Amino acid sequence: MPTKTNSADLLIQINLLAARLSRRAGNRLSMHGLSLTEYLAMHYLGNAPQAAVPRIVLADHLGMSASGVTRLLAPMIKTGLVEKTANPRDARQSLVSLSTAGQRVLQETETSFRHIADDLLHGLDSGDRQTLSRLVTRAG
Amino acid sequence: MPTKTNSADLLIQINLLAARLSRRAGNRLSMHGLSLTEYLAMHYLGNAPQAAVPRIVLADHLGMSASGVTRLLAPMIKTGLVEKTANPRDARQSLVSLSTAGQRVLQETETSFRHIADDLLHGLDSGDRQTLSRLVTRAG
DNA sequence: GCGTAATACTTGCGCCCGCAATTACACCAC
DNA sequence: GTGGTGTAATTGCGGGCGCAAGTATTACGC
Repeated sequence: MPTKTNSADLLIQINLLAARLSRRAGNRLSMHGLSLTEYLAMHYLGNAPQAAVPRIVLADHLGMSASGVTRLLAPMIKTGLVEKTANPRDARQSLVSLSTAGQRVLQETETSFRHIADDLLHGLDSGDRQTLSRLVTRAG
Repeated sequence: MPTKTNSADLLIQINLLAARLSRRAGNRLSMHGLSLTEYLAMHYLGNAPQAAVPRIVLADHLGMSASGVTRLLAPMIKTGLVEKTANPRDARQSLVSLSTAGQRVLQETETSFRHIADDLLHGLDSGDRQTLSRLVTRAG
C-alpha cells in the first residue's frame, strides 16, 4: 500500500527540487556570463513564434512580474544582447527581440545548457521525463 | 507518437512551475505574517525526527545555503518563534528548534497551508500527485 | 601532541526581483 | 470627443538570499 502524497508535501518537494536545480544551473551558466533567468529570456525570445515579443508576454513565460522583466532586460539591452522596438499599433508596448549578437550568444550557450540539464536530470529516463512534463503542465 | 521531452525543456518547465507556485503560496501565507521559506523552516522543525536540528541540516532540507539560513532564522529567533541551543558535543554547531510559541503558530498556519496547496495543485488527482512525487524524488 | 585539513556558522557585499504607486496609452460607452 | 476603465511599462523601496572571506572549532595524519 503506497503512502498517499498530499498536495502540501508535493508543493514542498517541487519547491525544493526547483531551488536546487536553478541554483546549480545558474552557477554553471555563469561561466557564459549569463544568469539562469537571462538565459531563459533569450531562449524564449529565440524560439518565440513571433520575432518581437511584448515584455509582458515574456514575463508570463518566465513566471516573473513586469517589473522584474524591466530590470532583467535593462542591462541586456545596454550590452546589446536584446533590442527593443516600438509597437506602432500600441505605443504602451515596447517589443523585445534578440539582436544578432544575442542570437550568437544564445547558440553558444544553448548546447551548454542542454548538457547542464542532462546532467542535473540524469536520474530520469525518457519515459520519466515525458510523464513528469505532462504532470507539470497539468499542475500549472 | 508523443513528442519527446528533453531535459532542457523539462528543467525550464519545472523552474517555471515552481516560480509560480512559490510566489502564489508566499502571497497567501503572508496573511499569517510568514514568508514561504519561514513557514517551510518551521514545518521542517516541527516534523523533524530530532527535536533540535543543526542549521546546516535545515539548510539542506530547504535547498538554501548556510548563510541564507542564518539570515532567515535571525528574525525568527528575535521574535521567539525559534530557539537556539548549543551542542555540547560540537561547539561549532548551534542547534535550532521550535519554541512553544512557534509550535502554536505552526499549527495555526499548517491547515491554511494545506488549503493553499490543495488549491494551487487542484489540477492533480491523487494518482497524479503520487506519480509526480516519485519522479520529483528521483530527479533530486 | 601538532600542524593541516575539514566543518559550522557568520558577515560584507551585491544581485535579483516582487509589490505598490505612477505614467502613458488604448479601448469603450455615450 | 470626453470620461472612465483597463493595460504596458517603469521606478522607489525593500526583502531574500547566494557567494566569498573570515572566525571558531573539530578531526585527521603521523
